[in-house]
Amino acid sequence: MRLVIARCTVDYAGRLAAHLPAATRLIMVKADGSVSVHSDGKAYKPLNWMNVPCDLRTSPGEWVVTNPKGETLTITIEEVHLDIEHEMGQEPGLQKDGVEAHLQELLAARPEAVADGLKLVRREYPTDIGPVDLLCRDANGGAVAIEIKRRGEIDGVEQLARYLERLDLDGRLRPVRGIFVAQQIKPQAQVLAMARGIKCVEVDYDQLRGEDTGRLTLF
Amino acid sequence: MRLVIARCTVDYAGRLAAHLPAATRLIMVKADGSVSVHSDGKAYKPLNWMNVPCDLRTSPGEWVVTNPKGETLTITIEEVHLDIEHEMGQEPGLQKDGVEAHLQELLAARPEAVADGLKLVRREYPTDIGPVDLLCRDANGGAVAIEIKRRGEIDGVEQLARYLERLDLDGRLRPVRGIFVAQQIKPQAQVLAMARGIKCVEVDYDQLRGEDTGRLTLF
DNA sequence: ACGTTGAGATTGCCG
DNA sequence: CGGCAATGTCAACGT
Repeated sequence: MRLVIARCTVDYAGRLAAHLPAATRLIMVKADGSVSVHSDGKAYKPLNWMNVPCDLRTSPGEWVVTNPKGETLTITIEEVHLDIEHEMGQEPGLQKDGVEAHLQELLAARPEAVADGLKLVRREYPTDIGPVDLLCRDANGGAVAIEIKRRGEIDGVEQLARYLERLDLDGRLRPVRGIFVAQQIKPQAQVLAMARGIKCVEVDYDQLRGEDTGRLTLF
Repeated sequence: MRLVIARCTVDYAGRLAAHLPAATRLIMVKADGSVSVHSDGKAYKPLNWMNVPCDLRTSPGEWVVTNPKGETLTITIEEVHLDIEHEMGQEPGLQKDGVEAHLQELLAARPEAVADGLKLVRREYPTDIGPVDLLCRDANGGAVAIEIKRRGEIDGVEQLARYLERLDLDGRLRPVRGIFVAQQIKPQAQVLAMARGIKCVEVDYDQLRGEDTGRLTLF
């Protein structure tokens, strides 16, 4: 990784046009070739950047980064305050726990946590516009489509409504009920769900994980 | 700005839980107090971070960053390879050109670029579920609602459809036609728009800006 | 390669 | 402060 602190101006031309007047900034060049320009605020996003794949050509006063899409990032360097290079070695990678996929796993194992009597038919049940998170049958044998989100917002309700439209075309499933499940569901999403005839259920991830005694592995 | 290169492990506990095994990484502490941990890849996003507002407490082998929401970022430092501090001074800020707001300005000034005979009634015409980008009248006096996106996707069509539903409740406007305008409209969005009776129009930003001879200021 | 979806999305705006 | 929409969203995954 190369770190340069320099007084510079920056111009980006690509999906939009952007310009940075002269000031002192950090320029970071990573081993993968990506370049980013940071100010001393606006954490954590750089002011300008170019992602891999890209090509960096440096001359004394000007760095030009181009990518195959024809976008360019031009850094005009007026004065260099620091210029160091450091080997970072291998990155073992980030381990995560608690994302939507885990919530889906837990609910697939215990659909009765959403509503009494539910039995799982299939996870990621396919429709021609994408897969429904869970397809279940209720105690009466009725089909139930479940969309799971970490946070329930209006888009998620629309998404489930589209799936329901499609599933209802299948005579073996019709009529299909919809349940929108999330750790937290925003009021607007609840209102829209109500209007679409979709039930809302809020679940607690930590509680679910606790009840799922089979897999208590957190790292 | 403080830059530290060190062999470290990192743990984040908050909206999810995440862990980074020991490796050499860059730790960036900005003047606003934000902290980010970068590897030598994965441009340009840090592996872990904590945004302002947050509080950083450093002891020789362990840095703990907390925020008011109760999230914590713990950096355990095994070996320091570099530790520098540098004053960056004032950041003048980023100037952008070519975002959706500009496209809306240009089309508000020349609605006939969308369809012949259109006259603007109002930009950001309010409905009870949010403002429509442009409300126009066509040559026959019929109301036309226009939703503008930089890139036209399925969500934008749904959004316009919701607005049309609302506008059609207003006797002074009914019936309201919908036009979905973007620089590029994805095929799926076109199909959905067709099904909803919404017309699609693709426009060219550079051409629009060129024809708008009044404001040729690009920086 | 393309499309879809999730993300600790972030960020800015407006109520 | 909360809801909403844009973002050069990015990045992962499935077809």
